[in-house]
Amino acid sequence: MIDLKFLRENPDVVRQNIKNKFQDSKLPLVDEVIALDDAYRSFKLEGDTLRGDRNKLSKQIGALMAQGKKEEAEAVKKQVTDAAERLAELEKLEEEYSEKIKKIMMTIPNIIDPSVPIGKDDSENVEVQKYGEPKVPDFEIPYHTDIMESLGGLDLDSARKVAGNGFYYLMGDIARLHSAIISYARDFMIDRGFTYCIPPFMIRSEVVTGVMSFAEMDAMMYKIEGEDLFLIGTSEHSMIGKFIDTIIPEDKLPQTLTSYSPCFRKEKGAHGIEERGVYRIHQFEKQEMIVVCKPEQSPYWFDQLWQNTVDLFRTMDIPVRTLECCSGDLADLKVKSVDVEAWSPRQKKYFEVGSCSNLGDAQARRLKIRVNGKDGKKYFAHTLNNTVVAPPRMLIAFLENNLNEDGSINIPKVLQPYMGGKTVICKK
RNA sequence: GGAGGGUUAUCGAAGUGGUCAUAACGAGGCGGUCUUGAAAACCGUUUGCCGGCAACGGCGCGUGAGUUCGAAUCUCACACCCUCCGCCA
Repeated sequence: MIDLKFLRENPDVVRQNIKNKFQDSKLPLVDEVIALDDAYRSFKLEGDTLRGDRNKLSKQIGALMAQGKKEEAEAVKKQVTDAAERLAELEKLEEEYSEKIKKIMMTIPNIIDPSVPIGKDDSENVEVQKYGEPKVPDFEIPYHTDIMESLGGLDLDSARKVAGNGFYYLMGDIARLHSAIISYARDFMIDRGFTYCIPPFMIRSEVVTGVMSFAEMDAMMYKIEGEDLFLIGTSEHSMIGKFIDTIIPEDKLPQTLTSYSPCFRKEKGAHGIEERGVYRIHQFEKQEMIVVCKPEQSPYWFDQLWQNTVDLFRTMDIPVRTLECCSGDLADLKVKSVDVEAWSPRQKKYFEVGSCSNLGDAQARRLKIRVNGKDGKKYFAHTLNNTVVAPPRMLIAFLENNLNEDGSINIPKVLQPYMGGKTVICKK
């Protein structure tokens, strides 16, 4: 959500930004919202004046009543009542117009960073850098579910029976490996100065509508029947929700948090859960990181965040690359975003394991996350988020990259303490 | 789940229909006087949002609705906190 004042003063910048994102159908919204805003302000001015008059007259009535001048008071009362109808009308208009304005402003994309490559869709995303050697062994790598099953670590049949498609039982060493990765990732982030946090796994509708559109909500969020609660799709939502409608003293910034949570997603729409196995599922676990900082520091933190994920994967010897999201593929709230992708020696390509985003002040404006500056001036914070690791999916990369020809899996040194000293997981 | 009490500014807290958001009183913060310096004392100052170049005006006393010429104050719903009872890992 961009600043309405900015739009009013720089409509051409906003229009060019919309063009850069290949959303030309939204171009008329700029003039539309300017006209609505103009009308809104005139309604507000007239309404404010009437409310001001009413306040004055009401005081007079009070004074007259106190003096016992009942008839005069009644005459003034009539004046107020006469204006009431117009005022009610104006109040309705004010509400109606500010709603319309807000609705449009939510759909006008955030101004993208000048460094974002211009492109229509995900096919035009740009590889930034590779880390590690993407190797393809000379033996065949099975599908990840086959690897897991051969190690006695996955039971999809039972999961389907108990919960349906899109759920899994992880078993034995694979389940332990999953937990080991989460624990290791948690400690990795704590070592880098982040504060560990376990947030609520359910959030109120008020928070949900603050962080996503109705369409997104419908496609992702599970609602608890009979309660005003939704299961989180990512802990980003409950983490950022921590700061909704707060004014943070400048010296308390940056807030750097890393959170653990299960995540629940309906995955309704575009992809569904057609990918077999544990790639796209209704329930998974994730270690996340978020930062709330001063505006001038968000580019620095953006680089820190994706670098953390890259470093984490490299300590487990998984080759990764960073892929810069092009303008057309960038979500409307984001200023800039890079995906971290892990190497799949089976598919001989990289696939997404995390996504790092700088939202500028757009999310903060929407959620009223402000900073109290040293000079007493208030301004909106910048917010960023990134996946540390989401194990069921990253396990695919992990297993494929650490698989030996005999079907066993090497445990990287960094994970061994979390696996009771095990160096290898052997076939059953 | 049931009963009772509560939610006011940075904090504590008064305010039960108009001169109480110009929010008593106390504390804290900031500026000053005094002091070699500090403390104490004294004086001043100290909320957010919206509109406006400004003057100024409007809104905000947990949230939302309602009654009223006028609501922190009355009514209703909801949220949260405290105490007790019940249930429970």
